Amino acid sequence: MTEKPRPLRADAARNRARVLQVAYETFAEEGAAVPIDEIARRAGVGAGTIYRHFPTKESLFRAIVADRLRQVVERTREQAAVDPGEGLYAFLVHMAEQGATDLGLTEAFAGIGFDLAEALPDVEKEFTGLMADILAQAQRAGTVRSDVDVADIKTLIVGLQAMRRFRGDSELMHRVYPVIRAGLAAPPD
Amino acid sequence: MTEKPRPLRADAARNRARVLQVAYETFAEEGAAVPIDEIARRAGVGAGTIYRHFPTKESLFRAIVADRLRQVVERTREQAAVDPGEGLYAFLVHMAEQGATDLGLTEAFAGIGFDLAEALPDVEKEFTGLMADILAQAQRAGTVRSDVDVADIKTLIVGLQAMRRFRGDSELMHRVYPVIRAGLAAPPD
DNA sequence: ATATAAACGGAACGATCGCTCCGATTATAT
DNA sequence: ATATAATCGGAGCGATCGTTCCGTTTATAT
Repeated sequence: MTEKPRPLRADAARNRARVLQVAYETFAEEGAAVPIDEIARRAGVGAGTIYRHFPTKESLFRAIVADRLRQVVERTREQAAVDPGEGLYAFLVHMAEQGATDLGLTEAFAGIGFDLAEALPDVEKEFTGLMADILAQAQRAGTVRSDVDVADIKTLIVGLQAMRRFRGDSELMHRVYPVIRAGLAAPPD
Repeated sequence: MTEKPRPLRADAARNRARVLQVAYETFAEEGAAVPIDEIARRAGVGAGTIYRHFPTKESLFRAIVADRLRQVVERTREQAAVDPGEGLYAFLVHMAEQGATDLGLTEAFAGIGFDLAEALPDVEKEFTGLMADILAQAQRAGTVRSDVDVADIKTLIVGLQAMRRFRGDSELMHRVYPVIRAGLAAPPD
């Protein structure tokens, strides 16, 4: 059933990898609205070359976001294994800092012009599962109140990323994080 | 020194008022990126008529934001006078709910394509003064921890509006508000 | 009622952007 | 070395949007 895709020509494979790398950096810096021509220019290829590998701009963005989220999952699982009680807080801070370093990811997570659950259902499920796991872990460790669920965590991340991107430098955010932390650690009403 | 501006013709005054009203609603619904032609269509005028009263789209947006922020200041001062300890929390919830009802204001406050302090320095100062007053009031009443300042409050508002707009329905946000509240009420570390 | 000038609407201009197309180039098999 | 086909770059198409322009309409003063 599966067609065997004949291997890419050497120059095509090189260009594809270069486009992915440059798109990764460019979407992070400029967000999903950056023109394809800008990515092409930075990669030193023509726009046609990008469209030969990715049929639409959205499909390129999707590939980048999927890769990025899988990196976060891996990193977070490692950290959470080391310190169960702190895993969720470290994850929240890490996601918040993405607001400063990766605008594309921040937009994707907020759902700005991009429906994560619709475009990448598998990745979204994996990511939601991760959050459920480290939240439950923190609640078992007693560092997070029991009446908080995964939807609350997703919502907080959207807020934290917006704060980091649109208002807060690193110093200011490190005064905000303890407030969020105290709120999450407080006993239920 | 001041030139006396001769009064507008009756139809011009009517159109100007109608454009303002429609722009108010349209920016709230669609955000600052809505095409001018859409506002013109809804107002039943030509694009030229809008540009006769407001030299650029940005100047129209600025007029709307200024008006909107002054309304919030007035409303908040009244509320804060009634209940000093709750004034800040009521203000935060009100601003958060703007995330759902007024996209234009949310964008302006986050600084998305619009620098509030640069475009409307007087309004921005008034608004910052308001926040300083009700924060100090709450801290005096003992409902907010002492190590929080106005910059933190501005940052929290950006985050809360993003949460409300991009993730949270009203029910979910009413589970998030108590977390923020608990974080702000907690004693300093 | 008429003259005057203010105001009107919407066509059109120039810039931007996603995407397609095609003549020129280049990797690869022989 | 040559033939073949994959790949390339970038000009160009069509759509969108801010803004301007101008022939027509309309309010107002007389």
